[in-house]
Amino acid sequence: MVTRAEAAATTRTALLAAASDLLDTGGPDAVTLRAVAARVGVSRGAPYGHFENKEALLARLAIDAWTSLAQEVERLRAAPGPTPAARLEGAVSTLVGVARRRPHLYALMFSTPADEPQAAQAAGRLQRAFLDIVADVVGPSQALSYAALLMSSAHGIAGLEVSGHLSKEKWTVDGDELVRLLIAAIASAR
Amino acid sequence: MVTRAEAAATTRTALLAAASDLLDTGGPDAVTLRAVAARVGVSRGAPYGHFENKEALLARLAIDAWTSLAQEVERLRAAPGPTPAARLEGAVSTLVGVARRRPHLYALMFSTPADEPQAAQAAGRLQRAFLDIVADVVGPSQALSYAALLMSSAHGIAGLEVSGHLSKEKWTVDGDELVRLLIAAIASAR
DNA sequence: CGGTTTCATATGACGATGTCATGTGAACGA
DNA sequence: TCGTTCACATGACATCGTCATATGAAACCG
Repeated sequence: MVTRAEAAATTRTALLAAASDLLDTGGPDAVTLRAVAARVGVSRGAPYGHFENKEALLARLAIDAWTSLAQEVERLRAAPGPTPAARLEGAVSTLVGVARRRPHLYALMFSTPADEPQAAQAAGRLQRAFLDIVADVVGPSQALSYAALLMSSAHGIAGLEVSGHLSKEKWTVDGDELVRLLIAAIASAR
Repeated sequence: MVTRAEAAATTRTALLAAASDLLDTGGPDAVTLRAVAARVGVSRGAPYGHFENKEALLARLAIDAWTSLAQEVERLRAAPGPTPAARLEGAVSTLVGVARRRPHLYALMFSTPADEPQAAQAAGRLQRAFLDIVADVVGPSQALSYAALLMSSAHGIAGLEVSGHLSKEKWTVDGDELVRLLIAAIASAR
């Protein structure tokens, strides 16, 4: 036997998983409340018992993605990597990697309002973890500005790459090389 | 009296202008074929006489934006600016400026497939103009990779800034300072 | 244990939207 | 002048997000 609360929690989780799946495989247009509900095996009105509306469901997906990414970078910071510069390169690659593996989810992360409290908290957590890694390379005094630069560049590299505007044939370089180039430039600039 | 072709061209232009207007003021959700048609004063089926579907209309908007941006950078290259580095800073700021002034149009530019022939051509034109400006600073041999890095970073700075994830209170820097920081780092790296 | 309440889910309905088939009237070409 | 073409209008349809309402079983309470 299953308690009512357990069943509800299961349904809620299944709804999120179904939405995530549909987003990954079919893009944003495939994420339809009806399709999500159908995949879980509930009716089209059921999601409204767990989320205020479609936007809230997607926001939850984005918040979870932010949190997961923050945790991944935190693990990277704790792991005994080689040199601090190599660890920084790994951290930046992690950011770009999310965009490569799950482009639609990545886009969703940045389409949810940054002032949403939970998303802001998870984003702040990612910022702090990343900041620590950068500080190990450039020192604490310049960490903030260079971290902002690195994060912005990673975001741009990811965006251009995913959108197809950073093709190797046109630019002769790929995203990974740009990451290394940027870190080298920052290191040389002190 | 107006010839039929003239009237059609006028309608087509008006449809694009109305869509652009709705996009700027109300975001992507406000761009409805019905709203576009209503603003022009035609029926809801009329747009299908000028564009294959809604996606094609938006693609045309994006292509025009790419072309316009390419022209702007070309003008910048031709203008007698101060130092090459200052001109480069101006070019990067131009890219970021589009995202600031017309965020929804900017997002649309990168959501249209990069393999669309006309968009690819306009993007290539922008790339060449930008490449020239970068070459004046870092020399022709390294221009390609640094141009790719600068363009990516500009794209990322713009994206983070527009999405609210690059707030000055959280990072103590703004997009313009990041642009200068990046150019300085590149210059120091040679 | 029996009655009542609660709550997750089901169902019907509504407005909005993209899209197409069809109709229409005026400009066009011979 | 008379068909033809073509830009546009209109009606219709499927799909979507959303809500009001119904239902049935779990939860609670005496």
